[in-house]
Amino acid sequence: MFGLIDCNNFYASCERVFNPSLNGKPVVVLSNNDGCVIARSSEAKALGIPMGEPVYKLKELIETNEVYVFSSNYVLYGDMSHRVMTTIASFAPDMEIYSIDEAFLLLDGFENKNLKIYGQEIVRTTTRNTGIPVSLGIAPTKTLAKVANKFAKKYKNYKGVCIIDTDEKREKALKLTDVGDVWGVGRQYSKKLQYYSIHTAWDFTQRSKSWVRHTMGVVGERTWMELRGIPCIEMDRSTSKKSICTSRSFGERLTELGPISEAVANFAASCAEKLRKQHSLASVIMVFLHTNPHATNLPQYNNQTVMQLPIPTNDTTELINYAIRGLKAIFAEGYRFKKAGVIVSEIVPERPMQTDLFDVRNRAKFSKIMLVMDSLNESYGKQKVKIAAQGFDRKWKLKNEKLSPCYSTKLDDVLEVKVEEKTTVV
DNA sequence: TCTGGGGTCCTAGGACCC
DNA sequence: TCTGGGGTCCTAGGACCC
Repeated sequence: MFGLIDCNNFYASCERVFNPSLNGKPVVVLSNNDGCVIARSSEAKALGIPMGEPVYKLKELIETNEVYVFSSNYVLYGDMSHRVMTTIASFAPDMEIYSIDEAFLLLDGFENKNLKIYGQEIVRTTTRNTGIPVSLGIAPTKTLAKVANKFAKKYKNYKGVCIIDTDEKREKALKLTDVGDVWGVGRQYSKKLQYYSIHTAWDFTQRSKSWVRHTMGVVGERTWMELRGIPCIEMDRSTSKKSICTSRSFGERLTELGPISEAVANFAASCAEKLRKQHSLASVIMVFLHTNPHATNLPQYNNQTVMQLPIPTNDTTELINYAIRGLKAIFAEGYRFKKAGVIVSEIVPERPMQTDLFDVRNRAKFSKIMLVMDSLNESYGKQKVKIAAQGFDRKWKLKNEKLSPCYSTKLDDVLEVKVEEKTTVV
């Protein structure tokens, strides 16, 4: 059996843990740059605030209903996620962290246990230890566990746990589930399926395998099998990413190369750091830059460039170098730029590493520098040591006017977010 | 004025090989 | 009327997830 455990209204719940006066009040959390609503407490949902709605469209609703609004605070959410995952890990022999607020559990070897009782214990303990409410769905496949999880969330008397372990329960659950709510069925397929009079997950399972294969490809076929109780999607045990992206919308529109270079240098530095954290190297780097696609009255520009690195690397100085070179190649005058980003890909493990006989770079030396830089930043706070190209102006910086304190982590992290002071140049 | 960020997998078509 | 058969690799685009 698979379990899917999922935190309820995760970001909103995180804001509440250290600020209990928010309990019972409508709370929303905004995307970077204070753009859209990306998390809502149940009270906020009840007010009809939709997911993904730009916050400026909700101004009136927020004021009249005294909705508490927060900028997203990923330092806090990341730390809370870690606490939740650590708690859950002790309950099952195998776990896959699926997202910041979700994990699959492999519940094999529990045949003699009452899974319902055990599940309730997992839910109770996690909520008690972390302050974050969670729900658990249990079923023979991952897709059905997702379905079960929705019911666990929806009905109070389940006490946070729903199990689909018989064909009767499966049929009943699928008949109550919109096909568009199935894991793996998005907007496009949902529309298509409605056209063929398939409205519920159950309707979908009643079509023939070959029809599903033909209309939705091999991915759809897997979903179909999983809904019928045949596991096709295994636990994913891979630990390292195949591509890593750092990108941001700028707090204000940028027209000059200078500040955009600074931003791109920071994005490249962040990619390098993420690579080192997972002990890998990237062989390809891409830089992209674009104007605001919503501003249809302004001239649009959208470009990217991809560079093959001669030797895979996770060296900040080297990646910044390429990133800036790439940016210069695609930068154009006369536009108001809104967003840029760096993506590294074709990622390989740090060792064994393929070297080049004619490589002129002293890789051993730079890798030592990176090690020292990482450990200094680990002890004294983010970006205490950085590359000069990353700059100090931060004209590109995010808007986050409603940031909560980083309650659960070092004071330094708070300072890092609020005031950028005392930085050492390498 | 104001609209996020970070991922994965699959497929079709083109270019090329023998 | 009727122009082979079997591959690989790469890319762009489309679908999905949180």
